[in-house]
Amino acid sequence: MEKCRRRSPKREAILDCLRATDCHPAAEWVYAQLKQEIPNLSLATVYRNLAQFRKEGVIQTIGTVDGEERYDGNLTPHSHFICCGCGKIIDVPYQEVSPNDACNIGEVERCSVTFYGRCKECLTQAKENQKDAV
Amino acid sequence: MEKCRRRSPKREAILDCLRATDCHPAAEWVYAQLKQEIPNLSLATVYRNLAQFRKEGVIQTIGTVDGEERYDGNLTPHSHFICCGCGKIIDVPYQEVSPNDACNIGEVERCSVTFYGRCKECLTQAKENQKDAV
DNA sequence: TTTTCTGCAAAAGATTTGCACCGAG
DNA sequence: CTCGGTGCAAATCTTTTGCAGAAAA
Repeated sequence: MEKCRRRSPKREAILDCLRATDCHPAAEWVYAQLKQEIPNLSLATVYRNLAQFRKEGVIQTIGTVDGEERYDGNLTPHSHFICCGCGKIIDVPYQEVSPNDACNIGEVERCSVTFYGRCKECLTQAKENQKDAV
Repeated sequence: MEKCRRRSPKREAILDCLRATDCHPAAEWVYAQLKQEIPNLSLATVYRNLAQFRKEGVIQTIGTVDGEERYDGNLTPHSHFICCGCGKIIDVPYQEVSPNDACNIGEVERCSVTFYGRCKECLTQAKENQKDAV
């Protein structure tokens, strides 16, 4: 009863774009990148395909940063560092977390470890600003 | 240079409401609860105060579930289980994660561990539906 | 009186959807 | 020819904001 998927250059471009970057972009970013090569691309198409990829488990979402959902084409086990200053998302080596604690609650399918803080660039910039202020 | 805070019954009600529940609600839920006792409460006020509490570090946000930001008045170290079926968020005992892996990236302020899966209720219901289908 | 808080309505912004047409198979 | 894919524009929906009046201090 499922629809069968047809090949679509645009869909492939979207997936390739996501896999080729490690910046964990929002839909808008993917759109902006591809718009250059594919001028008649529509933002709705990007959203539709990202949603579909996620449903298929081909990509994952990291969460919402500054109101925008961020996507990740890398399914290798890894964690993320999210900078509260600039919204940058950086990969962090995976750290084992056992789902034992959650087993009596239901069926754990996935576990995500996320660090929040300030990236080096934002820390440096904060210092600069401090100097300027004095 | 910061504004000083005045006492406001509505603000206190919002914080009390959040602290009194363990359902990790969205702004809309808090509003619906309080609207009963405080008929002239405005949704904007709920949003404004939740945002302020978060900025002050009095409450925390867990993330976006089904397009709604979810809030948590419990600042005790703990993790969360998010059910992809019904969107329920359940507390899970804290599991230590060292931020070492992220230290060369910036300054880690906070770390969150989140489990995703299906809660017991949703698993049971899935089985029911399966039976019905046969 | 002065400054903060709030209701209301409008605005903003991200994501989704309806629909007609295009295109793969 | 048949359906899936897409562009476009409108619709949705959550969250934010401008403003005038209400409420603290």
